[in-house]
Amino acid sequence: MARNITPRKDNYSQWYLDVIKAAELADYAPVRGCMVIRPTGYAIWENIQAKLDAEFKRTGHVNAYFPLLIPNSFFQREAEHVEGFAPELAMVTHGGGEELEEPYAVRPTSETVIGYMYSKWIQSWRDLPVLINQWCNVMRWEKRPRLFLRTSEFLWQEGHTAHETAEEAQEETIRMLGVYRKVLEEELAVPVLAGEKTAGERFPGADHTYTCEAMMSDGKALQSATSHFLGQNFAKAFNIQYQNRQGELAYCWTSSWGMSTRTIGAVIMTHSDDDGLIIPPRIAPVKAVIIPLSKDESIAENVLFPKAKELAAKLDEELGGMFTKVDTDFHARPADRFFTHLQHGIPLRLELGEKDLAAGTVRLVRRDTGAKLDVKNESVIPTVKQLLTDIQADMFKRAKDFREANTHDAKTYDELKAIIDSEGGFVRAYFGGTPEDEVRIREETGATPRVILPGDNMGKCIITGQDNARLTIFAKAY
RNA sequence: CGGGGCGUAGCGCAGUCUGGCUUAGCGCGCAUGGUUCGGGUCCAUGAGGUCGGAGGUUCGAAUCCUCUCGCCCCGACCA
Repeated sequence: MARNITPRKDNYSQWYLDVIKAAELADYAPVRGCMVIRPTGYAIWENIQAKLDAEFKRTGHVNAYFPLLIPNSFFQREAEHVEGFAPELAMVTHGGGEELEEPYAVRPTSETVIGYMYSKWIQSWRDLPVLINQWCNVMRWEKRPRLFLRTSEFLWQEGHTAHETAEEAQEETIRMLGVYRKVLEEELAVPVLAGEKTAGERFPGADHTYTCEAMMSDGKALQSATSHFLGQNFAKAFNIQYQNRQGELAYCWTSSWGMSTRTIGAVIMTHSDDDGLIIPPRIAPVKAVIIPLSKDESIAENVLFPKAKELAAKLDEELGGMFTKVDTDFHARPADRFFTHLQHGIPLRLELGEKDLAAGTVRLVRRDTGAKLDVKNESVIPTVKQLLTDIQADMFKRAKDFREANTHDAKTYDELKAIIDSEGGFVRAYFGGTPEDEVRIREETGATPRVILPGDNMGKCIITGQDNARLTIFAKAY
C-alpha cells in the first residue's frame, strides 16, 4: 500500500493530485493556474502527439503555425464566439513599455486569426479544401484550475479546415471525431462515446459540436476531444469567400477540432489505482523496467547488470524504440525500487535476481494486475511483447466494462435525479429539451447532457414528454 | 466573481487565542554511515527556516494592529 497516495475512496481529487505528484508528471508553476509539465508527463504528451499527428497526416492534413497574440477586435466579429470566450481572455495591453492602441488577446483558440488568414489565402474553389492543423499552447483564464484537466495555459492541437460544401465540412468534422476516437481508444485505452453535443453544450460559434466523452473511475464524465462543424459562421465573420465552379462568390464551410493535454488527465483517471499511475503500454515512455536484484555488489555489477543491459537492448530492438529501462540502484531495497516504478506507472516490471539466474528465468510482473510470471530466458522477449499487448487490451476492456457497469437508464426525470444522487455514473435518457432545460437539469441534479448517442434511437423526452427525443447521456462532468 | 479556509524547512503540520518558557519545533523526505533486503526495515549522525510581504504597537512579535500578495476547498463558468 502506497503511503504517499491518498486512497481513491477517501478523497478522489486528492488521490488524483497525489498520483500526479508521485509519478512526477507535473508540478505547480509560480503563475496562478499554470502547471509545469515534467519530463515524464511531457514524454506521454509527445507519444500522444505522435499518434495523433500521424493520423492527421494520413487524413491529408498539414501543420502550420499561427501567432499567439490575436487582435482583440477579431473576437467581436462572431457574436457567440465573443460571448463565449470574452470572460476567459488574457489580454496584452502593453508592449515595449508603451500602451498598445489595440490590446491583443492571448489565444484561447484560433478560429478568428486563422479565419482572417484563410480569407486572404482562399480565392477559388481550386484552393479548397484547406486542411491545416497547428500544435500550440492556448490560454483561458480559468477560475478553478486543476492539473491537466483545467489549467490556464494548456497544450493542444487545433485543426481548422475550409471546404466548398456543407457536406464536405460535415464529413470532415465526423472524420476527425473518428480519428480522436481511434487514438483515445486504441492508444490511450480510454473508451469513449462519440457523438453530438446538445445545443447548450455547443462550442461558441459552431452549428454542431461533437465530442468524445469518457467516464473516469469516479463515474464522472470527461470531454476528451471535440470536433466542430462551424457552418458558414466564421466564413461570414472573416469573409472567407471564393469563386465557385459557377463563377459566383460563395462562403466557405469550415470545421475545427481539438484535443489537449487534458487527455493525460483522462489517462490518469481512467486507469490508475491506489498504488499510483498506470500508463497504457502504447503511450508509455518506458514500457518495461528491468530490476537486477542482489545484495552482492560484485554479482550485481559483474553478472546481473550486463545481463539486464543485454536484455534491455534486445527488447528495445524488438519493440522498435528506447522503451526499456534498467534500474541499477542495487543499494536501495527491492521494495523501495518496486514502489518507485509502480508509482511511475511502468506497464511491466522484470525482476532479475540470483534466484532467477539459478533457475534460468526472469520474473515478469504486470503493473495493471500485479500478476507475476516466471519465464524461461529464451521466452522472455516474446512473452514481454505479448504481455504489453495484453495489458493494453485488458486496460481498455476494464475501463469499458466499468463504464458499462456504471451506465443506467432513466425513463423519467425523477429516475435520472435519483440515479445521479445515488450511484452516479452515466445515465441514458431520451432528451429533446432546450438549453434552458439543460440549465435547469444542471441546477437541480448537477448533471449535464454529455453526448447524444449516435443512431436513430428515438423516444419520449423525460422533460418535455414529446416524442422523437434523442437518447442522451447525462452525467456530472469535469 | 460569491462563501469558507490557509500561508512557519522540499512536503505535511504544531506553536498564534493568553507576546518572553524556542537558540523556532515535530513527522516524512533529503545527505552520510551501519543494518535490512523478491511489495515502502530499523538505528545513528547531519544539512536545511529573513515564520508570504510591507508598515506599525512594544523593552521584546511567528504570536497583537493596519495594509498587501498568494494559494486551497465549496459554488457559478469552462478543453
